[in-house]
Amino acid sequence: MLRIALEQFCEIGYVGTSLQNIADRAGYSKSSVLYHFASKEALLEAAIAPAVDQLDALLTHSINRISSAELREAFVEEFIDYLLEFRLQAHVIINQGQSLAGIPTIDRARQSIDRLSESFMAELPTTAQRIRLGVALAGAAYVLVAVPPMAEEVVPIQDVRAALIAVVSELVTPLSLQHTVSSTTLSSTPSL
Amino acid sequence: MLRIALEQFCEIGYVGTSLQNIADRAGYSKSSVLYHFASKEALLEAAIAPAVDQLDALLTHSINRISSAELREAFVEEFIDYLLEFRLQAHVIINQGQSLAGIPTIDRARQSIDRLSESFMAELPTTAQRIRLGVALAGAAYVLVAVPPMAEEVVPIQDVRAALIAVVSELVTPLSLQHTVSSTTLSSTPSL
DNA sequence: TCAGGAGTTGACCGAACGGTCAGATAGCGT
DNA sequence: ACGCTATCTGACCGTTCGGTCAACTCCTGA
Repeated sequence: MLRIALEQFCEIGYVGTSLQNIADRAGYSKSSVLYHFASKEALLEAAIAPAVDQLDALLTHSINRISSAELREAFVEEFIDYLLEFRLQAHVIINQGQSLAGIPTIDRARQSIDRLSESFMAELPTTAQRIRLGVALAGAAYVLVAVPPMAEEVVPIQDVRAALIAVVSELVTPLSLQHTVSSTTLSSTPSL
Repeated sequence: MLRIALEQFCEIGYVGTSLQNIADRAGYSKSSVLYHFASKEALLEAAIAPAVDQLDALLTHSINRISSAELREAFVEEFIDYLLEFRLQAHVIINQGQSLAGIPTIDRARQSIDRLSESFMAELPTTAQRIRLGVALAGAAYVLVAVPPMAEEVVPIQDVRAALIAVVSELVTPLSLQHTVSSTTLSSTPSL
């Protein structure tokens, strides 16, 4: 049922998905849905909470990991694997997080992302470097998030994983951390 | 008024934006909005139609342009400039296009994107190459689309433009078109 | 001066929304 | 056989949605 709700939230958006819609797809009545989950918002939170927990854990022990090239490599791999595992939840957070501000779990997710971004931005002084990292992470996230859920057979997931790790690593690895000309400071992140 | 509607559609989504909401922000009444635009859907179409027209034009004379390195370079630059000019419209199409299927102008936009993708996919046989292109284009699009509209001063747009063109070119340029091992054919694109 | 069109508005409508509630059903331990 | 609890449901409620409509206010050309 959480799975069905999550799929609907992805396909037609949280606001666009009605409880009746979810109930129909699940084979229950709207009242039954509200029996298991106190409200529509609680249903969303239950659906994405595990993904946010894991995101928080991933980012917490990944901060400052871009300082070293090897650590960066490991982080990229974990990041890609995270996206592969929580594609649907990431879809909701990335594409609808902005309009879903106010929902606690969503805010938690955005705080985690902001924390990561600030950690990165502090080490990447130039706009060019920041854009580079932004394109790498956002590109990987969006490519994975936009993949139709049924395309898993026609394109082997392992191929996609390997290709993503390769291209993101290529973008992230040569990021030098020298403190060159930094004309401005970026308060909010442009990526993810 | 179209600008206000477009901003609302971006911030809280098309379904989440009510005509009353737009009317309030514009300083008119809901009835006045519906006097100028036959329906909420017509308002959305009027807001994004110019962007879709230009997208269609851009892609039409850009197809097969990745065959040559120089043409690819020019395409990248035009693509980035297009995103810079139609950030809000691209935001709606990219983030909400899936749930807005059925609206003619949205469908037109998605058809254009599909046409471009198929053209690219036909020339890029391996998954790795396709992912590479997907990360480049989707990453650039998402970074631009997610930039807060007020950050224009703190980070000079020209810097962002130059950095984006650089990183996307770096990803797209070395794409070789040799017909190597192609185990599968991808029907739908994973990017954009 | 006045006829008429453009622009604006509040009142109103049916539909759909999220959510509540009392009751029906079924399974369980005793 | 009996209650108890968990699960499920239809009827219902208040609100908000997109959209219609008649009326009002201007402005303009004859």
